[in-house]
Amino acid sequence: MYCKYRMKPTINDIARIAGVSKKTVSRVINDSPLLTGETRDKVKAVIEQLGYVPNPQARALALGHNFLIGLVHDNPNAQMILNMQQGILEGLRGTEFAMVVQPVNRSSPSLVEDMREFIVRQRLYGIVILPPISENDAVAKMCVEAGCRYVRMGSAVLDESKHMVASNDRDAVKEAVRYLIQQGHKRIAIVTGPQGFRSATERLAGFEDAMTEAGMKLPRSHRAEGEYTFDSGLVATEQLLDLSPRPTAIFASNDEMAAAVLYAARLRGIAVPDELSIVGFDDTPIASRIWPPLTTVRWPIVAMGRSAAHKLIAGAVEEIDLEDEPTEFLSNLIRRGSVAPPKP
Amino acid sequence: MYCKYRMKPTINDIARIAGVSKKTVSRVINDSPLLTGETRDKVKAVIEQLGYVPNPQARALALGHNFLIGLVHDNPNAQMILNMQQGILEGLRGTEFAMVVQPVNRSSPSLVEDMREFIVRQRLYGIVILPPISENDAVAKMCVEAGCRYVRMGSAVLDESKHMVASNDRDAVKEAVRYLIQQGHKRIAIVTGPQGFRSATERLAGFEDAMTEAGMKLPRSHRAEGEYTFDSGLVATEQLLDLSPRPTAIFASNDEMAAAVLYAARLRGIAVPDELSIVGFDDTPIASRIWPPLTTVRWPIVAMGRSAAHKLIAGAVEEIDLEDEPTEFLSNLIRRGSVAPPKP
DNA sequence: TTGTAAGCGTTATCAT
DNA sequence: ATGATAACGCTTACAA
Repeated sequence: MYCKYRMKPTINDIARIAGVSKKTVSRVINDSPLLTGETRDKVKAVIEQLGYVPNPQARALALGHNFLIGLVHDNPNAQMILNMQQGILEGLRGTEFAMVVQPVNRSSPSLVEDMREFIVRQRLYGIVILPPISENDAVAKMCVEAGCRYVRMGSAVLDESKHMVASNDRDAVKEAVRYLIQQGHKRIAIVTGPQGFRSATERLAGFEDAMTEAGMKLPRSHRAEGEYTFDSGLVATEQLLDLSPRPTAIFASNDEMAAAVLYAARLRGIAVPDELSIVGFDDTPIASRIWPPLTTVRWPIVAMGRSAAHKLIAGAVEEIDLEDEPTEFLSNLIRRGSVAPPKP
Repeated sequence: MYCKYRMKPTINDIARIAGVSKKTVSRVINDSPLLTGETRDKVKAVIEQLGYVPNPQARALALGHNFLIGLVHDNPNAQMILNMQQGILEGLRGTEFAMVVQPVNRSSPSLVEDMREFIVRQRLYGIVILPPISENDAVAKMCVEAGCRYVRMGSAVLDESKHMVASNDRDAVKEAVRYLIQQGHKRIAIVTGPQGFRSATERLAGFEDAMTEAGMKLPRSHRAEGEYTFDSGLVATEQLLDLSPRPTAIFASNDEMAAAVLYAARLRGIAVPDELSIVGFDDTPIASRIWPPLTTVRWPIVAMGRSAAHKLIAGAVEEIDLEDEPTEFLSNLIRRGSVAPPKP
């Protein structure tokens, strides 16, 4: 047997069989530039032949960090988180990195300490932080202190390029509302997200941009605050549908609340889209499953996840160049059946 | 400074300050029974004081495995995976274990090798396998070979108790269909899941159980095969709604397809629930967001995840007793607006 | 360009 | 009951 106990081969096995020292093998693994092409080829052949894979735990110990990327989130929009996971894993594919997931409670007073604990315990190489936690600068500061790379995901650029993947919610919503205006809507209302969410602010700003551009005003009454949940959307919608004259279109700041707008309209016998047009945000699966299917904003979460992962590991993986990774990502409006011109 | 460079304290710092050897500290950490209470207390005090946490990477190297639990899935449905993650993390809370997630492609010819690679690379302590991959016995065999603990999640008990957390889909569906029959339905159809999914088989069997119990037959025409996707549900439903006389109730083997049944009914102007009752399975968020809200089967995914995690780490964590962990989990029927007695 | 020795933080072995 | 010493697999000085 070429190595003890039929276990996975170690660096020692490779060194012995290739007739070189451990360190030489280590140099091959780490693509050191100081090697003869000949030596390199010889060692690589043995590595290939034995199917040798370096032990990440040993490397972790020697290097002082693990080959783990953390994903920290709260606010489970299930599909968003799963898409993000998919994107990160795509970004990590082919490397020795793995992804560990950690949900946290954003309103816990120990949030920052909980995250530090997570980072330090697992000696994470880097973490991806999802909104709304990503908007917390104290968290970013803690990451630096803890010696952990980080990338924040957000609805606007909040940090240096290497620490950020961002959508542009403001422009995306502006385009969506512009579309409603083009359809002839005059009384357009918004269900906003909760205060303290940057995405809520951005989306509202985009809404106002479009209105201003068209010389229209957003009366305070046409603005109802939700909390990104279905139930809060229901409550906010009631408020808007009580108005007289009623809005002919409602932009809801996420799909969950847009589904609530639709639900509330149905409860009152208001026809969608004939009597009320609805636009959502996220393009979650629910948007295309309900009737009528929802016009909504789709943002490239998977691509953002992939890029976030790349930004984190660019320093460790030769093939990845930080310069190639975008910081801002474009959303686009998905037009479906929930919007129509207002009936006079 | 009590330890070099203000770094996290190591076992050496604890040993030095407590005036004992490394090994003694190690014994305290691992709850060795051979210690004086006095020594133990002294060491524990120092650990407490310095906030010492053992380095998982070093332990991993010494022990030959990592403190990582893997979650392997092939994206059956986003909410289910996220609930499972939540459950596993609840089960891991307070321990030194973390969860790493790995999606795989169930139809890849290299599925088993891909999973082995994942396990060996990260030296996983154990993995949780989600359906339908969990139904593959070759995967379980590979885990044993690779020296990795595993727990399979499934819709029926497929393995020894310590390797299994299972729902009882057959009984759950039986109860659901029994409910339809009680409401007076005579022509009940089913949209099944895809062949090769154990859950599909179980749910169909439960359907047939209820029919048989009531002395009813399931004609071949009342059975349409879907693939657990919205689009396949649409196609299957078309088939069923073309029948004459039309079924008065349809059980869809998951919510995604139940949403499709509702959607297809709406396209044809068939009123739900007055002209058609619908029952789904999963109780995903979509079930309560659509109109009318969906009567469906809810299964305790979070609890199953927690238990799966506990079964994996029971040997490593004193507080957890394998005997306390259930293997079968009960589902229950959530009654909402999509079911009504048939109109004559 | 390559090799040697020491060390990363922990556990296992075998003394005492 | 406790401790010295050698692993675990790899990397980083520092030599050669």
